[in-house]
Amino acid sequence: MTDSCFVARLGHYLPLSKAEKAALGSLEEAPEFIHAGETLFEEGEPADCLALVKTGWMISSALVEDGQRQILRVHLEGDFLNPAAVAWVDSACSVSAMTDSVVCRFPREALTVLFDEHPRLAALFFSIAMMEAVELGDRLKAIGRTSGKARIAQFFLSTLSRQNITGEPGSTTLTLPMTQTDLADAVGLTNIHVNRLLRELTADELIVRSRGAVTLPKPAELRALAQWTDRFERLDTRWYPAAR
Amino acid sequence: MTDSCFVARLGHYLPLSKAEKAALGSLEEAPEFIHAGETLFEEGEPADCLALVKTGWMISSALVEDGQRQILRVHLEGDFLNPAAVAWVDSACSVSAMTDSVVCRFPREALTVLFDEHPRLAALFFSIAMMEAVELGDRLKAIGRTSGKARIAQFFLSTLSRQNITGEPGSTTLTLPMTQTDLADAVGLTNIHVNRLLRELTADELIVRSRGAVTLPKPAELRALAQWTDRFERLDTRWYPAAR
DNA sequence: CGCTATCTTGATATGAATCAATAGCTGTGG
DNA sequence: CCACAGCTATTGATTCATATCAAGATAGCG
Repeated sequence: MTDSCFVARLGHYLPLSKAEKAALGSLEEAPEFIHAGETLFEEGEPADCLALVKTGWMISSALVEDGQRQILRVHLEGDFLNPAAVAWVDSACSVSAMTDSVVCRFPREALTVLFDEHPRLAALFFSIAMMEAVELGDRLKAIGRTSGKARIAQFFLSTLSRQNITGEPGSTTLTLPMTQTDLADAVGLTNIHVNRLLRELTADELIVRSRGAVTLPKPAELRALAQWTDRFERLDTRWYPAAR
Repeated sequence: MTDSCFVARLGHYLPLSKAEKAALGSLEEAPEFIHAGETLFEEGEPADCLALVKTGWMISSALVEDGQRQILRVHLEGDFLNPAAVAWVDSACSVSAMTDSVVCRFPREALTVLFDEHPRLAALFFSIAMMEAVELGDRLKAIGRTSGKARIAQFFLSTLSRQNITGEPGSTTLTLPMTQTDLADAVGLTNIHVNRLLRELTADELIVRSRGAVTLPKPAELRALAQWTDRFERLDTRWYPAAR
């Protein structure tokens, strides 16, 4: 059996034991196809399970009363969906597919065994949750304190870095199956302003746009503009308990 | 021995076993006094330990190149500091004291034992990390998509709710040992604009200000303004492994 | 009793939102 | 293969929330 993308994602940070891989396998028993545009979890609805992304591009988002939307996070291959289910039965945000996707739902109870019998995986899950929390903090800082251009640059850099973990390392081209309106909802601007900033970034030759993809030809300059730190490339696992 | 505030905080969500309390005790062996204004962890500096707040009011913040600051999180009694140390040796943000405080540092390795021998505590830590991540998402939504007034209201409501977990439940008065400039750095505005919005909120009788404290006389109206959901009051622990 | 930080107020500037059209693309059915 | 429908992207004109600049006014605090 070849490793699933989830095992590949975790294996990026830590070589996994046979028993650990087997335990993770139990989370991926129910692959489920989702069409682009469909919603897997609805904000506020009860949902006592989490899920994993096997393939596809998904987003978590939350609505504001006046109809506006904030995209909280992009989910790529090997990511957890609805991790908040460990803390509440009602979903904290909506999760929907930007492309046709395959996901595996699993009940919270699957984690019971996992935490009990595989403390090292629990530590790894905890670390990944912390990475995501820190990245959320970076985005909070960007939206609270930097220009629209810097926010867009940060979004591109961060998404590319995460794509490269399970994709080909070092790629400078980012798959981006979202409209300018979606991007605006991710960075806290309007679609119109995003359009203007994208054209400026293009004119500055910091990005090259094409159908559903963006290339970042000058990553160093873009990093300087966004003041971006890669949170996903490495993980310090030295304190972890022994594998079982 | 009476329960520490940390045990009290965790016990708010889950009755803890003797062995679990003892294990948590090992995290609180080194109380350390910190003066208001001092910094415990510096953004970007190596720090291979986490810490707990025993008493006091602390903040995590990150700087932007041009000198601006974003306050990422307020830390109250029983909170973790620098949890990102589980993932990296370099601090992701600065942690400093707003009031005189007492904290307990502990090495990451203390978690090794804890994850190995107390899976239920690992699950609880994981859940608390998810609560904080979801709250960060709420703030991201607020800063990205709501008015300055709503952001301030949200900040007050959230901080009050967390204060009431270890303080007296149901209180409507919030300790707020921060200047208007600090508050501005928390909600992504300028001190001047925050000043104007605070006076408007006061004029609307949605808040009452006094020395280092704010009272929220009409919590329901404030919640409507902020579209705020309490993420901290309860936690679904039914899936947790058995206590050891 | 002055020093310094904090708070307050006013005038002006600006990044981004809103309003309003138009143009371009994509898929679909005839 | 064309025509139409409906998104998506682009552009311009105008408005608005918030930032910036510039002074005072208060108030702790040594």
